[in-house]
Amino acid sequence: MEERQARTAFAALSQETRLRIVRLLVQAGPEGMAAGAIAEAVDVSPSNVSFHLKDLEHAGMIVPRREARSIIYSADFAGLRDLIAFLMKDCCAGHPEICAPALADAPCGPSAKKKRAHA
Amino acid sequence: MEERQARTAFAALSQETRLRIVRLLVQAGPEGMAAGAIAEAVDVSPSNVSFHLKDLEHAGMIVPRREARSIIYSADFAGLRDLIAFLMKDCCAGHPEICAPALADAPCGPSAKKKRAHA
DNA sequence: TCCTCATTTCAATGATTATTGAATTATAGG
DNA sequence: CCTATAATTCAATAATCATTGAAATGAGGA
Repeated sequence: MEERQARTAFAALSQETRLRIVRLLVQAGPEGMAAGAIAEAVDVSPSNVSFHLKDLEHAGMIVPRREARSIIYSADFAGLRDLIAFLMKDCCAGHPEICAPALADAPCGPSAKKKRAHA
Repeated sequence: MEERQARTAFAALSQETRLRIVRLLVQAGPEGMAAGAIAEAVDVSPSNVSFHLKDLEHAGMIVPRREARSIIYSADFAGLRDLIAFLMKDCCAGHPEICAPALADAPCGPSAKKKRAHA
């Protein structure tokens, strides 16, 4: 991943509505959600959600597919992984054992949030 | 981590100079770098690097410590982990096995970028 | 074909944010 | 105590971005 694309992705995630959309779709999984349902879920106007969906798509965070009259969006898990990898690349000058303990149980999972209880 | 703080963090990472600073410090490891050295490395004015360092500190991405006349900044690895965890929380509605393969070897490491060669 | 629904595009407005250079604070050494 | 160095603060300017409502597109069903 290039720096430019990573910045676009982080900028996309820095906006309230867009971050909510991405988390909504991360939690929804590969099944995804229709644009209209997303608009309702995050409570913004159709035109506004469309604006943000385009931005997220351009940033490589979500992918669209057509299904009947609706357009279904789902999280781009490969894009998310690439973004995280870019941020952490060459961590600790090639000695990941230094920061690995701090990152170990970060990604994914129901309660990834407070996993380091016993550590 | 709260949504508000996550947005602040992503906004911090979305700016060219700040993203370079964070990656510089991620690669530098716990040792960190002095503000002046960072300014030189990313080629911006002292006042401007100070502005961005404050923003990154406020976003929980870096931490400062004083050492003689200099202020040494290093990456906040716990903060980075929390941010990633927030983004991926409750992935696939509690079924991380769905997206885990896509995220498996993302974090950390010398070539985290293209690690899934053999899978 | 005609009509309807879902989504997108467009132009205008208001609000944030980065950058610059000068002035200021704070630390350490002579 | 005085000087030099390191970093930060401040005010002003320029640039970027989100939001709104109306109009347009495009796919499907009657």
